[in-house]
Amino acid sequence: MEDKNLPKPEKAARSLNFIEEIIEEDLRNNVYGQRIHTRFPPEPNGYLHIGHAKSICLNFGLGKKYNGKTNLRFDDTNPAKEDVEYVDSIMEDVKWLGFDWEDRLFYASDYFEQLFDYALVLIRKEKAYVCDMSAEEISETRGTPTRPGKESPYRNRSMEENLDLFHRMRAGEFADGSKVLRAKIEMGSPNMHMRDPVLYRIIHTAHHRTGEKWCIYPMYDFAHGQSDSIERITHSICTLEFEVHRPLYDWLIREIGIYVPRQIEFARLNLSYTIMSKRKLLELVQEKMVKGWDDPRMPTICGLRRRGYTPESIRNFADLIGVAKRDNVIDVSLLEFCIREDLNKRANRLMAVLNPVKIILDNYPENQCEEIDALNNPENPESGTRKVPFSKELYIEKEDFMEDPPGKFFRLAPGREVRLRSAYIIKCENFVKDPVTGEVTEIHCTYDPMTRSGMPESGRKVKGTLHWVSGKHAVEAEVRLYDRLFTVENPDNAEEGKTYKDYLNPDSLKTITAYLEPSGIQVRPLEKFQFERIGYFSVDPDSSIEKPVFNRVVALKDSWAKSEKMK
RNA sequence: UGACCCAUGGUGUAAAGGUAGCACAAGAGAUUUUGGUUCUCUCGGUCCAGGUUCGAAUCCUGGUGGGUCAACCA
Repeated sequence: MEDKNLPKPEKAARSLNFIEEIIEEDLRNNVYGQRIHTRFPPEPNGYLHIGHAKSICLNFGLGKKYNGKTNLRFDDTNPAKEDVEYVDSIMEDVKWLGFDWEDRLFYASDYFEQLFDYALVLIRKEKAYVCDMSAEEISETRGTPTRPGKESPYRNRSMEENLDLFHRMRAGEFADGSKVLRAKIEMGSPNMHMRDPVLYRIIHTAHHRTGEKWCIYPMYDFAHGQSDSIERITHSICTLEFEVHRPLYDWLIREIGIYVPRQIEFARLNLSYTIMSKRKLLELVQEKMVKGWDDPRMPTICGLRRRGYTPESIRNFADLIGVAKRDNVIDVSLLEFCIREDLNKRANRLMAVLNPVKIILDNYPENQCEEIDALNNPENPESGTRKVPFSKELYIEKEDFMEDPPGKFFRLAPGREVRLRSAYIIKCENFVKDPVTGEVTEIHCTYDPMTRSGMPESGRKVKGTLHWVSGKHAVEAEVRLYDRLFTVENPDNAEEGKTYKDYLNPDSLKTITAYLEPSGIQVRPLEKFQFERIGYFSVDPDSSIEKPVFNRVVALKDSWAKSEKMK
């Protein structure tokens, strides 16, 4: 009522996502007191990707926004699929993204004993029973979404027998798959998950943390909600596919009689030109279609990191995409926008020529070399300047010269003037062609000594400005150019008879030799640079090669793409 | 032919019954020592049909469309 009297601006400023609406209502109704506690609960069976980043930012963001806490919890209930390698990488990635779980690092496997006791509670209440049917039989008698299931012949075992059997399951008396513990709910439920779901199964496999201690492991449904409850999570935020699990989540917690968290589901992130399924990403790695989980073409956090993405840019991305319940496909151009926006402010510029053609300044003294001052980052005056050597023979980009230019071509052409970035204005006098291939091999120019940057006449306007390197001083370096891994917007949605693998982009990785200005060799790992016009690059931190290796992060509007439009 | 969830510009996301806004993308212009950046502008939307109401993107009913669910995965 009194809300209606709020002034309009304040109303407009609300703009909460639906999860924040729920949280604020719970706060108003004092459902959990004034306490907010969330968690990020990955299964350590793969590397984290940009979709997890959305969840991480959401959960930790909510914790921060409402002055609450956020746990990191490994949902490690299936020893067959999990590994410490993944545990370690997940912790590294969450930290790198800038989030801190402080002393609240947990594992579902920490709760195995407690979970076992909860199962005992259910058995004693005759709400759970040991079932001897095989996986196939259980599947067959579960029915279908439109047809009810049939009750198991073991459903009415006595509580004493169930207790005995369950203890013997734990003791290791039975083979994998021979028995399971099931909840006794309703085989005719329209919700498949309520048709006597499996709670525990037998797996004689060493667990990465508990070793051989256990041979029965709780299923997701029996572990997740209870772990939330044990940690006194207030809002358990998960993705939409768990929506149908919520009645079971609530049922188990109610029947066991423990603290009640609230599960809230949101739509997972989908990115165009990207696959996000852990299973498929694992395939890419195992089948060597990429060089590893941290291949810069991968949508993994570590891949994005190697590609040059900053934590800030990813957090900002998570912010921009919002949170809702409807299925979505975010265009990767938004992600690319986020890193360009961030790097544009912070990345120092270097010049590099990827596809060189030689320029000879006919009126420049043979053995002269000047040290030109160049701005490190025109967007940030505090970034200072660097010295770049300039001499008679230079390289420019092949595509920056045209013998017979179309109308809107601003760059070098016979008789035309352009500025060399941070240096002189030059004029093309003539050029040499290879008589066989017809390719331009040498461009002869004259420079105007009065136009060096900073000189009184340097203000003269010319149509184009080009990046360049001094031929004598340039550093040859192996440069890797990365492009999108897939050629179609939705590789998951393959046409008949095809899979996502049929849409892999064969040109997603190109290795070329490029020419860098010599200061490029002094760069330190992890520093970010922006190469003018060509794109953003970062130094590959894992490079063991002596020459610096650069990764393309995001192409600016490619000059050649523009050239197409000029025609 | 079941249950549950969802439906706002090309893509996302806001608007608590009261002016449909923002971002990305796209297009145009200005600035520019790179055609980048920056700035300005433009384009373009409430799935359909009824109902309630002075007033509906919002509430109700019914359609339509999409998604999820039949692992001893999570």
